[in-house]
Amino acid sequence: MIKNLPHKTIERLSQYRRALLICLDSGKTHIYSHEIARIQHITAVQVRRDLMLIGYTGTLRKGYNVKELIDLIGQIIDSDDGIHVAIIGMGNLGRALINYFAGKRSQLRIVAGFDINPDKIGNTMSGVPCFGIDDMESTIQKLDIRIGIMTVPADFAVEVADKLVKSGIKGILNYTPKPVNVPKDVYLEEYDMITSLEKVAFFVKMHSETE
Amino acid sequence: MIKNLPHKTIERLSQYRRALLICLDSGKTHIYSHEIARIQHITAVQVRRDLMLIGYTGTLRKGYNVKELIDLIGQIIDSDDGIHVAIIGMGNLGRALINYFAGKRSQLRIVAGFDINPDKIGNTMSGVPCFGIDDMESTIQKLDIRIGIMTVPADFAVEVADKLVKSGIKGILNYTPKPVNVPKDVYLEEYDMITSLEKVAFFVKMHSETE
DNA sequence: ATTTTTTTGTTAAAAATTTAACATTGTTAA
DNA sequence: TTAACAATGTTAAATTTTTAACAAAAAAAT
Ligand SMILES: NC(=O)c1ccc[n+]([C@@H]2O[C@H](COP(=O)([O-])OP(=O)(O)OC[C@H]3O[C@@H](n4cnc5c(N)ncnc54)[C@H](O)[C@@H]3O)[C@@H](O)[C@H]2O)c1
Ligand SMILES: NC(=O)c1ccc[n+]([C@@H]2O[C@H](COP(=O)([O-])OP(=O)(O)OC[C@H]3O[C@@H](n4cnc5c(N)ncnc54)[C@H](O)[C@@H]3O)[C@@H](O)[C@H]2O)c1
Repeated sequence: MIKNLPHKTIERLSQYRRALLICLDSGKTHIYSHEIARIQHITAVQVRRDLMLIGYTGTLRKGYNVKELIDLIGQIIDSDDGIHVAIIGMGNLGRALINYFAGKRSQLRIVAGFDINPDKIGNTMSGVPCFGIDDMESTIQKLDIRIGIMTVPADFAVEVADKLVKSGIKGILNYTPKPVNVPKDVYLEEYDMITSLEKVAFFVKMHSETE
Repeated sequence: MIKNLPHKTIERLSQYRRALLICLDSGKTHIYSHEIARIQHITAVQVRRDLMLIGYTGTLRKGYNVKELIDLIGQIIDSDDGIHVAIIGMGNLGRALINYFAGKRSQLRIVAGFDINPDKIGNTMSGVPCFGIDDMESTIQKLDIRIGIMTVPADFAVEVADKLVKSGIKGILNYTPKPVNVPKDVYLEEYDMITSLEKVAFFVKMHSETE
C-alpha cells in the first residue's frame, strides 16, 4: 500500500478506472487530465493531484497511458486475489444488484446470496446461489466471504449486521435506510437513496427560489 | 430559505429526520444530540452544529423536541407543495426503486415511469404508470415533473439525460455508471454502486494489510 | 534556433468540513 | 441554598479537501 490516500481520492480512482476502461474499449491509448476531469465533472488539477498521490506520472504533452493507469489503479484498490462478496436479502434490490454485478468486475465476485424465504433458498439467481440465513455464518467462512451487501427489510438490518460481524465479515455496505453499528475493525458504508433524492430536491427547490 | 447550508448538512438533515421519525413512532418526545449522533455514527457536536445552522434550539438538559425538529427539517428541505419525480428505465433497479418509494415520502412522489419496451408501456407498477420514452417531454411538462431518476442501461444514459434537460427537468439522480453532462441550472447527483463497493473493498484490504 | 504553446507535477493557498473548547443554564442533589 | 452535573449553543482551531499558482519540459510554430 502506497500511503494514506484520502477517502475521496479512493472514490475518484474507482471512477477514473471506469471511465478509462471505456476509453480503452474505444481504442484510445492516452488521455489528458482535463479529459478525465470533464467526464467526472471535476477539475483537471484534482485529477493530476490524485494521480500524483498514487505516484503515477504521465507523459508530458501526451497525457496518461490508459492501460498503465488502469493497471496501477487496480494495484492500489484491488486485492491481489479478489474478494468474495455476499448479498443478504434477495429481494428487489438484492436481485437488481446481483444482476448488475454479474460478470462485471471479476475482482469483486458475488459468490452467495442469503435469504429467509424458503422459496428462494436453494435457487440460483444469475449464477449466484441463495442460502438460508441460518447457514450464513458457516457459508461465509467456508467461501471466505469478506464483504456483505445488506438489502434486507429495514427492520432486520440490525440483527443481520450483528450476524455478519459474528461471521467474521470485514466490510459492510448497507443499503437499508436503517443505520447499524459495527465494531471499528469492520468497515461500514451506508447509503440511503432517499437522502440522495431529498438532496436533489432541496437544491432544485433552492435554485427555483433564488433565481 | 434560511441561508446557504453546507451540502453535507443537507444530507445529514435528511438522515436525522429519518431517525427522528422512527423515534416518534416509538413514542419518544425528546432526543439528545448525542443520541442522534450515535445513530448516525457522527459526533454530538456535529449534530448540534447542524441544528444551530438551521436555527433550531432545543431545551437545555431535555434535548430536542422530536416533532418540532421533524417539522423544521421539513420546512428546510421540503418544497411547500411536493415535488413530482419520474423514473426513467423500468428495469430491475427502476422497479425496485418504485417499490421502495411507493407510499414512503408523500413530499417526493414518483408520478411516472418511462421505458422504451412496448411490453411495459401502458402498465402500472405499484401505482406508477409507465409511459413511452417518446412521450417523455410532454408528460414531464403535463405532470409538472421536476426530478428524474435515471435507471436505464448505461449506453442510453447520455441521450436520456439530454432528453430530460430538454423536457425542462430541474434535477437528475443518475444511477447509471455512465457520467452525463447537464447545464448548470440542472442539479445533478451521480451515484455508482460499484464505486461504493470498491471503496469498501479497498478499506477492507488496507485494514488487513496494516493489522 | 528561438519562441510559444500545452500539458504535467508540485507546492502553496483557499475553502469546506469537522472537531475541540468553553461559556451558559436549567436541573438535580447535597 | 449552593454546588455539581448534564446538556445546549457558539466561537475558535484543526483537519480535510479543493483550487490556484507556477515551474518544468516536450512539442509545435515561427
Ligand atoms: N428497492 C429499492 O430500490 C431500495 C432502495 C433503497 C433501499 N432499499 C432498502 O433495501 C432493502 C430491501 O429492499 P427491497 O425492495 O429489495 O425489499 P424486498 O422486500 O423486495 O426484499 C427483501 C428480501 O429480504 C428477505 N429477508 C427478510 N428478512 C430477512 C432476514 N432476516 N434475513 C435475510 N433475508 C431476509 C426477504 O425474504 C426478501 O427477499 C429495504 O431495507 C429497503 O428499504 C431498497
Ligand atoms: N441493477 C442494479 O442494481 C444497478 C445498480 C447500479 C446501477 N445500475 C444501473 O442502472 C441501470 C439499470 O439497471 P437495471 O438492472 O435496472 O437494468 P435493466 O436492463 O433491468 O433495466 C433497464 C430498463 O431501461 C429500459 N430502457 C432501455 N433503453 C431505454 C431508453 N432509451 N429509454 C427508456 N428506457 C429504456 C429497458 O427497457 C429496461 O426496462 C443500468 O445502467 C445499470 O448499470 C443498476
